[in-house]
Amino acid sequence: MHRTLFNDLVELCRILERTRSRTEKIALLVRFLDKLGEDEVIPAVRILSGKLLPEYSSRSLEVGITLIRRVLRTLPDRGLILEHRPMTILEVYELLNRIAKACGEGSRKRKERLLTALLTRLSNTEREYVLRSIFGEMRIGVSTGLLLEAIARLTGSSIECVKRAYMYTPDIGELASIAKINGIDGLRRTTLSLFRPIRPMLAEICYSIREALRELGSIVAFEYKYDGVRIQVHKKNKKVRIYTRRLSDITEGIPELVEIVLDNIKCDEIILDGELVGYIDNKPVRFQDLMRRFRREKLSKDLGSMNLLPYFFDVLYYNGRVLTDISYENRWGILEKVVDEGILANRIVTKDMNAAKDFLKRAEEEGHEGLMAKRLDSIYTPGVRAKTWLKIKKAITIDLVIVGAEWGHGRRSRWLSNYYLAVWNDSNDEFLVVGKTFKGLTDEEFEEMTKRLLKLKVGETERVIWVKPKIVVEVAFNEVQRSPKYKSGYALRFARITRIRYDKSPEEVTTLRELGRIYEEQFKRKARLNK
DNA sequence: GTAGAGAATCTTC
DNA sequence: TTCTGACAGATTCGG
DNA sequence: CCGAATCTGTCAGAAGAAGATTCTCTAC
Repeated sequence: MHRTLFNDLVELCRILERTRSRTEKIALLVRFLDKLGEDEVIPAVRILSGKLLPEYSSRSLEVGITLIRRVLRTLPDRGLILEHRPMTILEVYELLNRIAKACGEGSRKRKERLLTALLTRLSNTEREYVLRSIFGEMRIGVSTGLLLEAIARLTGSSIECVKRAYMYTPDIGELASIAKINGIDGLRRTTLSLFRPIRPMLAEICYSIREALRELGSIVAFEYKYDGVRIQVHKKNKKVRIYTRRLSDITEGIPELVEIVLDNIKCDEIILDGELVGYIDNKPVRFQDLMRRFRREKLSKDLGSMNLLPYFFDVLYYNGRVLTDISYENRWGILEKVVDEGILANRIVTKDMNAAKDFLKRAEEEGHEGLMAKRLDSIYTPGVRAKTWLKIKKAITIDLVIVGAEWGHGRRSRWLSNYYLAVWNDSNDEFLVVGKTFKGLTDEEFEEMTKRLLKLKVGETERVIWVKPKIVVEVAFNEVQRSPKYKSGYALRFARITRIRYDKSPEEVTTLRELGRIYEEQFKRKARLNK
């Protein structure tokens, strides 16, 4: 059997990193995949894509930045190594797997030793790419999209065929392997089956009802967008399994949900897509609190009163039939018949803007995130962010001042691109950080912001340039969270800069008190936990 | 030897 | 989770 | 009518927050 050197893979990565053209990257990938031995495809593709373990795997590497730093410090100088036999892809992959397998007492040490053993046998360049792969960030401009194209070219099949196959294959390495060994037929044979979770379909963001109606056609389905955790439920008679968005099985942690499914769904075989929400006293809990309850092994007292409730909004499989290719409207028809109303997502179908607006208002008043808008004739595309599903959720904006910044990485390494945002604490005459953001500015603005910030520099700790609070920005966010980390006690969820406020001075930014008020206001709609 | 604190990592959004 | 930018193909514009 | 300019879809990559679990370390 053909054995490819790990260094060949690293060379490919280096070339890919330098290559800008996508078509050329694909050609390079095809040539490489073509030369690999059949048993090398999974390891090579997993390393190349920075996804060393498939999503559904219950194992994880548990190698982070700290461990790597420690290993790198103690690594013997490359010049002293006696063994020069280069490693093959399979050998590298095997060692990585052994690192992932280590668990229990002393496992951190074992992982460290194994990683040291691996890196010791690699050249400096090889080390770099192994580490990138461990981190899951290859930064070679190749991810699933281009790999799928490459697989299509490799087998001579259409990109649609490969994408379809990928929807039902949880791991791109396995897909490449199927393509390599079984060709087009193998790809065509992949399909949805019970207790093999698939990646859920994703939605694009949209800013208004008007936009949604314009994008999706004259008549549109609007569903409540619940603020919870995405779940995929597989049921066959009395057997029920529940999976997350990243395909891990969380059935054991939420037995009450299994009961709900068995009690409220009347059919033999089904796969459902939905959202799991926490309730206390008929009010939904904040996401932060749901996390405390969600797949937790032992419950503390205050969480005992939290009910978990699923809302299903799609059906992908029903009594032996795969439904992903039939229309949303037809799928809903089946869903409606099989699933009790109480655990069905709240929905209307309308072409009337005002009806939709009222519906959005109701969703928000009931403490939910917003609405989903869906095209009636759309098919279900697993793992794909489709423009046939749009999410509409409200954002709040406030003005904050930048008090610190960090240098970026990769294409942003020349800029201060990550900003500490602060409110004004009027009772103590100080600025207090309420979170960081790196989102919202254009390259040009980063360039300018970097210059302005450097002029305001007042100090520097390890990674942060602290600046005089002068620059005010308008920041959008979705929720105020309680923060154990920041002195202010608050943190913003999904903060992003929407505008640089040249016209505002730091004295005019939002105060701690005002932010506190926004925080409190959330409890008009959301349940409060004693914490 | 063990309890509890702390660090590191992972997972959800 | 959100956001911006690059590439590639499709479409429109100007002479 | 043809090449250039502009638009559009898709992909990649930049990083945020909290909370739970697991392992390690420290104090007794």
